[in-house]
Amino acid sequence: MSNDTPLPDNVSIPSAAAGRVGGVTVKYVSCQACPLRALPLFTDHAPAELAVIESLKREQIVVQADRSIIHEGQSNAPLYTLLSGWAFRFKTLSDGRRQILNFLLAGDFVGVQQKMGDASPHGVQALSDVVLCVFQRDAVWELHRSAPTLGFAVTWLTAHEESLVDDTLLSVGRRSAEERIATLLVVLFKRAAALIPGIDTQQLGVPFPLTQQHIADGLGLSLVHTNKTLRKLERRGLHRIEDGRLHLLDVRALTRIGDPYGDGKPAQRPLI
Amino acid sequence: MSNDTPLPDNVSIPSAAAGRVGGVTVKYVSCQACPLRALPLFTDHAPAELAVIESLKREQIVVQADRSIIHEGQSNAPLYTLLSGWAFRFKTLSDGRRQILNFLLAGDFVGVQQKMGDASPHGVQALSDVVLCVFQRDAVWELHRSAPTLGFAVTWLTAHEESLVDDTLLSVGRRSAEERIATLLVVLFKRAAALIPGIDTQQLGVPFPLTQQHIADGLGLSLVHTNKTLRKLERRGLHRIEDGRLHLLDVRALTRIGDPYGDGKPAQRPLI
DNA sequence: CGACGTGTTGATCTCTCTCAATTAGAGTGG
DNA sequence: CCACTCTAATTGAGAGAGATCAACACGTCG
Repeated sequence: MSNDTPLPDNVSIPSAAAGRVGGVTVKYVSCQACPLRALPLFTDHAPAELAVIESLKREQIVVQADRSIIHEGQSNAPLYTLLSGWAFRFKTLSDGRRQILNFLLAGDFVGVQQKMGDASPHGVQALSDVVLCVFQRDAVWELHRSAPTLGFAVTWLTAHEESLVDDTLLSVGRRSAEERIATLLVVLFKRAAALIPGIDTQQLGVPFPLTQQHIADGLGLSLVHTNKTLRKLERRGLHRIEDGRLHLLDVRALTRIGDPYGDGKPAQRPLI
Repeated sequence: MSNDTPLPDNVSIPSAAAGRVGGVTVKYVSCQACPLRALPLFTDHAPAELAVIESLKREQIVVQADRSIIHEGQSNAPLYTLLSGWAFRFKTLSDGRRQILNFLLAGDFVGVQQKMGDASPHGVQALSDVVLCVFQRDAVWELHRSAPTLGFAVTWLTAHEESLVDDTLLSVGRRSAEERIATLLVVLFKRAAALIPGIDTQQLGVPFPLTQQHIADGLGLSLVHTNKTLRKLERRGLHRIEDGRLHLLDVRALTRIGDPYGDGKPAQRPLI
């Protein structure tokens, strides 16, 4: 499973440090040279701003697939940024029922929700091998203090992540199993595709390190029902998951299933 | 329904403006004199910071119960702060299915999620009569620019609101109807109680302007099943809803129903 | 080679939804 | 003051989407 998001060339795992909890330190990449900067998704920052970020960055670590990045209830967890790979945030009830809150892809923050000093209200786990940039714990505050533009960006990113959770809540609360799965596939496909501009997703699909259990936990479904619904969509020729890659064969149809009548626009209802 | 959160004394509705869309302008209250400042919930801000907030504040408006504050898809909605009353954020599917994302109480932001210029990804509606402070649209940015401490506070508040949605998602995805309702009652009770320090909630309960339809839409349940479950809990003597007020008669039991084995602590599972 | 993780499928079972009908209170108009 | 209407709450009955239980296939790995 850990080979669907190959580690970047600039990362090496020092075998001596292999046993370390929470990940392995890897070759440092300056924020200037950050591969994410090239993506259209990311706004370009002034050199001065990059310097601020750089000054707050401590190191880079690798966490292997399926290992924990932040434990539920952990206090004083550092602030991370996801440089490559997939992860997810989750919460569990005491009897083990788990809900995945959202999936994290390259560029996402890990751990902003946490008030420094507090216990993390959710866990974070790696889905594939993952490279994280580690920032000092008060980085969010320092960012605000020394670069308002970046502080604003953090606020906006946080708000944006919330709106992803909002979307999932809409799905889990009001969509049928088939609709939920169709929606999730489309959303994850688009997010993943945006990170690898230029490749022919039609032919190659996108990396997809989730197991069916992850899909189930992300959508509030049972594993069995997730499997059956997934197969149904697959047999209809809408998608294919193979070798850790997701291929969407009929995005239009999947989108329509996700929101039958509306093309993504909200309902036209009498405005009170 | 609109009498459960009586308007503060300092608010008057000019009858001349009664027809205005989106609310009625009311007597201005300076941020210095803001009644919310007295609450233990809110950290005290320096006079200089208050001045910044004050300078961004435009007016105050009243929106009546059940009226829309921000329409789904509305663009250029202003930034509000909820001064008193209850509201909720929601999303709807094109066929009308509605999911309430979270409930808003005094002190909450309304509309930070929205990137200025963009369409609002969710609607906001008043549950009771509501008083809102209206801020200029770029207030979030101005706050960051001129008062980093406040900018940081906004980030934190946004993150905090997300964690409320996280909690709901856990409920909707993984809890039974009974567990969901028990959890919601406890959470809303506590939030409401924190806003009226000193009163004997044991005797008086807290204001509770939700209809059963709101509870259903907030928990991903049908109206009928919500009613039946609510009655079941009520018959067991755990709570009472009467005259727009919620009384919790057995918080302990309700909490236990919400998370059977854990007292709010996350599960003790083998840490991978 | 056996243990394990993941995916698959069939057979029940049940929680929750949908449909229907009734009650109670608030507001309106004659 | 009394029909009439509307909304919110309630309750029963039947249907169904999705959960649970069980078994099996397949590939990887120590």
